Amino acid sequence: MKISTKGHYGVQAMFDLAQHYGEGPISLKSVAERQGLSEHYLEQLIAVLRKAGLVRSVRGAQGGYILARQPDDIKVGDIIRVLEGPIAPVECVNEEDAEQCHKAESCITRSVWEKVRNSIEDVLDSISLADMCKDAEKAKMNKNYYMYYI
Amino acid sequence: MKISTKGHYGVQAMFDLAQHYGEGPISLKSVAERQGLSEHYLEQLIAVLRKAGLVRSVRGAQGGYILARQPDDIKVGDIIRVLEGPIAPVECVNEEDAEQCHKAESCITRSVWEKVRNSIEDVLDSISLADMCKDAEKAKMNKNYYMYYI
DNA sequence: TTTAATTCCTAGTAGTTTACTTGGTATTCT
DNA sequence: AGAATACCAAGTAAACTACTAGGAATTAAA
Repeated sequence: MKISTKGHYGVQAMFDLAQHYGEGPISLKSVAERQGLSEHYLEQLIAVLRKAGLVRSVRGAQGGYILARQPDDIKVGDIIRVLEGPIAPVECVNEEDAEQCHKAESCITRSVWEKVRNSIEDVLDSISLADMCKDAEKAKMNKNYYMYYI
Repeated sequence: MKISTKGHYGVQAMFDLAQHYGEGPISLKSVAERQGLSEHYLEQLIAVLRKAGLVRSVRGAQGGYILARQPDDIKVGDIIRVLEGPIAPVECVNEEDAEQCHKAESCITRSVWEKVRNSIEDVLDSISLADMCKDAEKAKMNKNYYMYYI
C-alpha cells in the first residue's frame, strides 16, 4: 500500500515550484538541492508532468520550470494521477479502465476497494499546492513564535 | 497506489471463511475454487495469516481453516496489515517504524501522506468480515427481488 | 491399516518494476 | 564564446511479484 518515489518526489518538486510561484522559471537544480533529490531523476519526473500540462518549461540559461496553473488550481491528486497512474488500490476498481472483473456487480470485496479508492481521492483532491504553501507559512510562524520565548 | 495480490486475495479468502463460519474447517481447495485463485499461492498467504493468529488450521483429511475470531472481530485492516505490512503510502509516515525523515516535524508533504494514511486506515478498520457478509446477503436479496419481477 | 485428503514447508523462477545513473544534444541568456 | 540550463535515450542492479514445483507430515474415513 505504497506510492513510489515518483509520486512522492513529484509532489515535493511541485510544492517547491509553488513556493516560488511568481519568481519566474525555477531551475531543476535548485529544486533538487532544496528537496534533497537527484536532479537527473527529477528530470524524468518533471518531463511527465510537463507532457501532462502541469508545468511549463523555459529552456536555456536562466531557464527552468513554472507551474502551468495557479497553485490553488493544482491538487495533489492531479500530480499523483499523472505520475502514478489512476488511483485504484486494486485494478478492478480502476475507473479509467473499462475491463473489470466479470462478477463486479455483486463482488463484495470490490466494494471495499471502492471505498478505499474514494477516500484516497477525497483527500488528494481536497489538497491544493496553495493549501500546502499556507501550511508551510503557518509552520514557519509557529516556529518563530516558539523561538521568541526561548 | 496499489495493494498486491497478497492483500487482495487474502481478503477474498478471509471473506470466504467468514461466509462459512460455523461450518467447521474449510479446505483451501474449496476456497480457491470458489474465489478462482491458485490453491498453492493461497497456501502461502494463509500461512502468514495463521502465524499472525487470524486463522486456525486443522490438519489431515477433512481439515481446513477456521477464523480465529468471530467475523465481526476481524477487520479488513487486520488482514491488510498482516499481508501487506503497515499501512503507509510513503515510508516516512510508517507508524511502526521509528526511523523517519529528519525534517519530519516541519515537512508539509509528509502531512499530506499522513492524511492519506489516516483515511485509508479509517476505511479499512471500519469494515469487518461480518459487515461484508451482511452486504453479501443484501446483494443476494436484491437480486432475488429483481428476479421476482422478471 | 491402508488410502485419500489435507495442511505444511522449502525452493525456484520468469517477468516486471523501481530508482536511479550515464552520457550525451539542443537551446538560450550573458 | 561560454555557461547554464532543458531535453533525450539507454542501461542497470536490486528488489519485488505472482506464481509453480515437489514433496513431507498429519489425520479422517474406508
